[in-house]
Amino acid sequence: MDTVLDIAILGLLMDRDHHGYEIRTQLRDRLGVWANVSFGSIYPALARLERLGLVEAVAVADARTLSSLSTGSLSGERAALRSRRTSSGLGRRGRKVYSITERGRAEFVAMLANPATVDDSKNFSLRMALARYLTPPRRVALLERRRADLVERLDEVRAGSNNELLDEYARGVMDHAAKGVELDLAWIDNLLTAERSNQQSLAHEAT
Amino acid sequence: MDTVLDIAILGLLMDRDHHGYEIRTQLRDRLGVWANVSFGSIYPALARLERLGLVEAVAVADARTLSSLSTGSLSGERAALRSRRTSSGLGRRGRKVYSITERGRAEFVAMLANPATVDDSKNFSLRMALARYLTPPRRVALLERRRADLVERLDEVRAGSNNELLDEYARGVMDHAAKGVELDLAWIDNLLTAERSNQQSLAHEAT
DNA sequence: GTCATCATGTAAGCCGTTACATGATTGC
DNA sequence: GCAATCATGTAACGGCTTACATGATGAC
Repeated sequence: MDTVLDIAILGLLMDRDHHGYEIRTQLRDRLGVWANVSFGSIYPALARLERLGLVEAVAVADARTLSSLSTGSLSGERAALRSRRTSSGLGRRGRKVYSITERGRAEFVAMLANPATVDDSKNFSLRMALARYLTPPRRVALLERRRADLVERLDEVRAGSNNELLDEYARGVMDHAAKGVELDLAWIDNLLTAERSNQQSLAHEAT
Repeated sequence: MDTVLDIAILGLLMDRDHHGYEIRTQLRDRLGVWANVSFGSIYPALARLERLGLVEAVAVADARTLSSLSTGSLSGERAALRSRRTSSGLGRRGRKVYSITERGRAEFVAMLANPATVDDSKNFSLRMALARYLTPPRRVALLERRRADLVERLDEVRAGSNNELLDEYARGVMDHAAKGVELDLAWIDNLLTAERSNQQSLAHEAT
């Protein structure tokens, strides 16, 4: 359960309804992590999420109109879609449009906030791209977890780049890796200070 | 055939003989790309490489002495090992020490030079860590291939970081990704100029 | 009417993981 | 003698890919 793709798909559906084919491009354009996930991953994932009751297929009145209807009152749009729900969910053109359920929303936020799986950079980037769905404390928790991982990793690669036994090329790779981790760390630290000053200004307003 | 792990293992064996258990730590310390590859990957990989005739098990006279015998005359060491080759390859303590074959050496260099699979960062880092086994032109070819990929990728993430439709967090991720790619590009460019000035100085010496 | 694109799905396979099973060697 | 560690292997499974199979829609 808790896979990267699941989170990504649910994250897209938090914003608005999508059909499978569309999810691929959205994954690239809005979450930017991968270069085109294959349909062989997307369709089975959607089927599984539907079985779990986290998403459901909805009927589409007019597909063209719907897909341009990305903004506007979120709750109003959701209510409208719920009213034209069917068992098949197949629009007149064979497109199967999915909507996230209430349970799906709850599960999504829980998955997103789970700090256990921020280990690799892709996982973390995806979560940050969806960070607006997290409460400030959850965001900070994720950032701090990631920071700790990076500090550990930095020690490892620095040891490598100082290892005299390694040849020029291997050491160069380690050295570059260290620079990459340093860049990541600087980013995290920026985000953390932004997060904290934001919380402070909110606290200030409240006085 | 041509998997990352195969190249990594053959790369380690180019330097000196290893047994499976040892390969895991070497992978971390000398090629630095992963945090501990599992034995469930390493042993089957070695078995496969042996079936393919790219590596072979060698008998160990004294395991302790051998493992500290990492430097010195390479050809001499190789000849000595070849002379105590057995069918089992099991030393008295159950360690199975592998040696790369001539065919293995040839295959390794071919795999390493193959530019088709420099697409992801791990693959490329591994190849650079082993770059001393490549001829200068091969190294340049790999670097240029990687450079082209990165330029393409940079366009994508820059498009994302300039996309007004994305929220603050998603744009931040894209922006950071762009900085990462820029860092990679700068590294590649450094390596390329170093490679070229080196070739020039060699050409100069030849005059 | 036919071609490109949109659209959904299944099957096989790849490459890696964790969990399990087993045993030798060394240090205390 | 007993624990830690070194050492090798198998089995099951996970998540993703490519290749395959199918069909609707829109542009010309």
